[in-house]
Amino acid sequence: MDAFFASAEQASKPSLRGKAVVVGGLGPRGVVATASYEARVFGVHSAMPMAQARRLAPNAAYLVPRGGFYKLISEQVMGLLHALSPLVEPLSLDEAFVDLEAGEAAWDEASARLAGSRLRADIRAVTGLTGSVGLAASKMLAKIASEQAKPDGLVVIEPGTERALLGPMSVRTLPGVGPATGDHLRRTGISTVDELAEAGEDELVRLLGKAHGHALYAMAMAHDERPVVAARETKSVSVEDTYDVDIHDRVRVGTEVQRLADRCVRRLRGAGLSGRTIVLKVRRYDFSTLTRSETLRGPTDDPGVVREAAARLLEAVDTTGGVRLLGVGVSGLADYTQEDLFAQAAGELAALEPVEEAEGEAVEEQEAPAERRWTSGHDVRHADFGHGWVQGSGLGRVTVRFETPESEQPGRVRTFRTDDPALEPADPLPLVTLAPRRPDGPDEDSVDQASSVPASLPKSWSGNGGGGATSRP
DNA sequence: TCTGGGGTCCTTATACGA
DNA sequence: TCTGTCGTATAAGGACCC
Repeated sequence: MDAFFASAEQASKPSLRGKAVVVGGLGPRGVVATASYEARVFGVHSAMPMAQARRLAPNAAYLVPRGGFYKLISEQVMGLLHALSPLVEPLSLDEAFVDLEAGEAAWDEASARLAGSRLRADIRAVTGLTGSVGLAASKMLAKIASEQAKPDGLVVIEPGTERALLGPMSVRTLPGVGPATGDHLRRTGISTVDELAEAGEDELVRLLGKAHGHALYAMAMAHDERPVVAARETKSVSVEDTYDVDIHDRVRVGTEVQRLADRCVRRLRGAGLSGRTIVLKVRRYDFSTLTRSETLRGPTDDPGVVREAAARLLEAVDTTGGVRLLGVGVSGLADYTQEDLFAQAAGELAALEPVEEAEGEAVEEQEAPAERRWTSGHDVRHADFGHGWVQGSGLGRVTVRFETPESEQPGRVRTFRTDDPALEPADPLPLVTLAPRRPDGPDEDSVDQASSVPASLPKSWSGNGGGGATSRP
């Protein structure tokens, strides 16, 4: 699903369809998470500072991400993938590898194509969004194929054609080659995959180090045997905040670190985990970033312990000049705690109190909304006008556009007082009302293809290692 | 008005016990 | 006993990905 966040917002808000939509942080230091294709025309792309995006596309709609909403859609899509194969490896909310052979959903090019087409049709039927599919014999190639397929397409890389296809492409096409490695290689006179292969394995190892060098050479030769791995274990849990203005006050830095430690522990416990290594992250006024870490004797999920460790780590950091970001993380994870291993003294339970407290206030721990806050883009319901979403608010007023995913036309806009009792926050509506299950005729192929309507999204299929994409039931 | 947030993996340096 | 080496942890930083 590319432009996933933006597409989901457009599906949810008919007045935004066909318009430039930018989803990301709206604060002075926000960056773009996703730009709709209409916004990309203006040069807006993900990871770009919001301020720059606003200069390029001043008339676009700017929205904050609604993670929970996207997660629901993601779960629907992942469900469809699991119906194809038990081997599904999610890369993010909107992307996953599927081993079609393992699921016996495909065994040759034709069957893979069919499975891909049906999947795309199903995604559209169930979510109202479009997805792209890349089909190939390995994860790397499936990923590249899916990039080529988007928006709203399907691309197959046939076995035997890989080298010729990859050769002229930029090294940046390969997964793992980012700006730094790309520059490094270019300065050495290597800018295409062919040149990478010509350089030879030894040279690449010399240039980029062992792991990267070997991996990259293999990729350049179109060798990629990595299996599709379902469910990888979490290795670390962290939270971080970038502040709208740098914090200079040392005391305030300390209290922020404590809050972050609590938030981190809440997440840790929510996942049923504990950890041994506490990491403090500080980004200074000049964007230089440093981390300090400390490893305990055993894993903990005790907020007091994490707070204290974070505070100790902070002591070793010079914050003069101000900090723009603070973060606290825990790694070295386990699913038990050191405390579990010993008899629990009653006193230790008392030590856990602070977190309970924290959990209470937590979640929406913003300053207690003496006045209700209406977040742009979020859904609301009005007693008289029905379902809508917040277009903007300020000065005691909130502007709402009343429309639902089903609305054919852009909805009417009305403004209310922020304390209007008839107005209340609402959950997002499903993008598709009741996905009509297709009458299960034996064969519904012709269903697919049909170059349906809009946007985007990628799913990758990857055959498993071995090579032959197809073959071998 | 530059540059988010949540992760993963790799590299290098250093400490330490066998 | 001294010294070098090896393997493993730990710590810090960087690159990369979505």
